[in-house]
Amino acid sequence: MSTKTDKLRVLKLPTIRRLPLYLDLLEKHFQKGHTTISSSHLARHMNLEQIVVRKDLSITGIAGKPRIGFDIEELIAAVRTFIQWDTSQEAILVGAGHLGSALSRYTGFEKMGFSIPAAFDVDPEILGTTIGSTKVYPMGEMRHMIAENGWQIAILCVPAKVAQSVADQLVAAGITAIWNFVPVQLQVPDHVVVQQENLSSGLAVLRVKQVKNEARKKVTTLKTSEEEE
Amino acid sequence: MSTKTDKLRVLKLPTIRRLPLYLDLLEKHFQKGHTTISSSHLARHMNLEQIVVRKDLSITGIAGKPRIGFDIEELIAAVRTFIQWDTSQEAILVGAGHLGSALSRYTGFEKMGFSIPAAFDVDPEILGTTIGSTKVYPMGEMRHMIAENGWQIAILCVPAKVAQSVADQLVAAGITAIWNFVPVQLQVPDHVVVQQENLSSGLAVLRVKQVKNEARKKVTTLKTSEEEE
DNA sequence: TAGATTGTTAATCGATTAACAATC
DNA sequence: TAGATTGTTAATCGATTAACAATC
Repeated sequence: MSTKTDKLRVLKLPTIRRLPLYLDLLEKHFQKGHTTISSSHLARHMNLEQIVVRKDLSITGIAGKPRIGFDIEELIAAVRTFIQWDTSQEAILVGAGHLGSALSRYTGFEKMGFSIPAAFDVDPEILGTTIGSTKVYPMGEMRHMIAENGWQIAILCVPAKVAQSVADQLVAAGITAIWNFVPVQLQVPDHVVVQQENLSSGLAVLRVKQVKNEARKKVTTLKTSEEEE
Repeated sequence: MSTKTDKLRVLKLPTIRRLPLYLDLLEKHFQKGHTTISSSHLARHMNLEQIVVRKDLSITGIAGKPRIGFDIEELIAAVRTFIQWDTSQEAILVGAGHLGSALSRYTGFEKMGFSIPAAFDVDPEILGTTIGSTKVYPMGEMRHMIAENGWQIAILCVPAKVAQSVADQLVAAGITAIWNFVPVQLQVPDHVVVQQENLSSGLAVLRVKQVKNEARKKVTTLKTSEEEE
């Protein structure tokens, strides 16, 4: 009803997903010595239309200059602020198996203001070890360590069967954001947000795109009769 | 212009992304001994509205029965056909670092009709080793092995700096679908499809959701004056 | 100045949601 | 039969695209 709550409702997910990709290009361009960049330049390198870029960037509130484009430094700062990468955050990893440990070793998180100081697992083999800069603790210590350190974000990489019960423990311990790599739809209370990552969705899209593209090729190259059916 | 090409244009990405998630629930439900399932049941377990489920499932062409729902086996078969999981496909892994090897070890690919018989890398340390059931070969052998085996799909997990040049090699060797985990926008010819996975996009969405949710909580609990601005 | 590029307003498109008749 | 659930048609909503005036 109010303008305030209305603003909160609108998330513009597609734009938010693209912002980190712009950021990456902006930083590369800045490192090459440029200080400004146009929306058409960004569009070209991201296979987008320039109007998409202009609309996306307008969300940051930064104004460009006609004939010149946007100030790169200004834009970088605004994008980073918008997606919260200007404030560093600690996240915990829950489940330090193959995928989990690959994620904790990912070096890209650093520039996203994201670090993973602790991981929790049940496997006695890996307890006490260190993955990159992440130390592995037993699940039993998870609850009090979350409370003590005030951690808000958890990366979930446990087996599917235990995902919901682990999520319940995380919520009970005070976690308010779960980045979920387990293909299970978590049930969480309103004050907790979940970002679901699904490998299977990506693969389904890839396959469907592939067959559609093959079909398209056939149609355009063979120019078969277009009136059948 | 023609009905045929029109059909090809429409991809319904959001629906396709959800289909594997339905499939998972359908299989679980079937294993529990059920033979039918209603759209409201699926909706409840996926945190969706039942109308979304009905619309999504209609893409498969399977008709449900009023009062009863859908035949699970029939629906499973139709979904699997739609997303091409009924025909088994071999994909190659290019770049067998932490993320790449975690992916090749992922056991879920099997039921997606997806296997990864070969990986290619430059690291002499891992050449000749086996990750799960994936054997690691030198990059130099990639081209002729792709041609010999007729592989169509590649999973790209190489360092960002070489991603484009490796993609060029893949395309030259005959690959028509690239599942790209490298945060680089690949330039590929029309006959090649790319499915881009971006960790950074997911993290941006998680963070923005989190702050929006905190703001929402404040608004609803404190009931501050709604007319400011 | 002329022209490239911006920001804004309107139009289109696709996805979601609502309404409701059909049917087992 | 009554009622739950489906499939379809229409309405709404949000995102993309187009058009164009503003400006450096």
